[in-house]
Amino acid sequence: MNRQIHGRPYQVTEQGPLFTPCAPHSVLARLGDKWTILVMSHLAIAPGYRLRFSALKKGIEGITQRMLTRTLRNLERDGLVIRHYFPEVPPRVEYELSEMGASMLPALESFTSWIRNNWPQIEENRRIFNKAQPIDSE
Amino acid sequence: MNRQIHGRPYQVTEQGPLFTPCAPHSVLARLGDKWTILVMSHLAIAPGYRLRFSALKKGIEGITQRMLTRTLRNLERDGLVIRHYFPEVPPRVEYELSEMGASMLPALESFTSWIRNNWPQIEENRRIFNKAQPIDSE
DNA sequence: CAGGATCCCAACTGATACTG
DNA sequence: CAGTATCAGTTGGGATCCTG
Repeated sequence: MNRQIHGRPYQVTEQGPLFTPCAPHSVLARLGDKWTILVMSHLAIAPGYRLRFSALKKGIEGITQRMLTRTLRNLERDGLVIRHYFPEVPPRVEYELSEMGASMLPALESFTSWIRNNWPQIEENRRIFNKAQPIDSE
Repeated sequence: MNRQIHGRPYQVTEQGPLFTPCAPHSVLARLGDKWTILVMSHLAIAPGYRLRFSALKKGIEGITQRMLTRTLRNLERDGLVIRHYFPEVPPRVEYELSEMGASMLPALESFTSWIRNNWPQIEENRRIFNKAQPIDSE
């Protein structure tokens, strides 16, 4: 019998439910990488959900040209961001949240809202855990 | 001036908003790793949000003992999962979603719901993108 | 049964230099 | 300006073997 939770199908077997790796992970893995959420957030508050490359680079502290390019390529590849190239001299490139990218914002906000509310406790838990287990401290 | 989006504070400067890396990433990074969502999902549908180590291992296809242990330690460290150790022979260990862990489920579900709805389009976008740019295909 | 210790490889990330 | 190319360091993940 096939059921789903968290967008993840699982088989109900005699030994219990059996999960197999699937779609949601490959999206969460993208959002979980170092810069993606920062880029998404920055576009989310931009007029028209749109910014040029240099504006993103200036607005995100510590990101390198290479990592910004890679992050944007990944988002473009998934169709969350649209790349607008203007063949001028010097060149100008703007990045815009796609309709699908913008449609993710409410769900993302509800989730990050949970994180915001629970972050102090998580931080405290980590501190306590690290004190008890001085190995593997971050 | 300080504002927030997606749980992420940013400075409104004369050159525009400036984001700095912070809390939400370290939570999303955890959920984005290879096995965490699978473990959370499995506990979410278990009676009492509780399962023993061997049950988790059997239910998650392909996970190794080492990675299951590491994933559970990380969740325990954040306080999302509680470890119950029974000093029997042979030993028995059960893992249970904490109150905070369970409180995450609705938000997580709303987000994975978005993924579920949009996954077909994302998959299609990746396929098209890879055809246009045969390099860097996954 | 649950997990610790080791070794190894692949992927992510960063720094730097170069280019249309 | 907006990239690409290259190299190096670090981390994630898997395979295997060992133990209370």
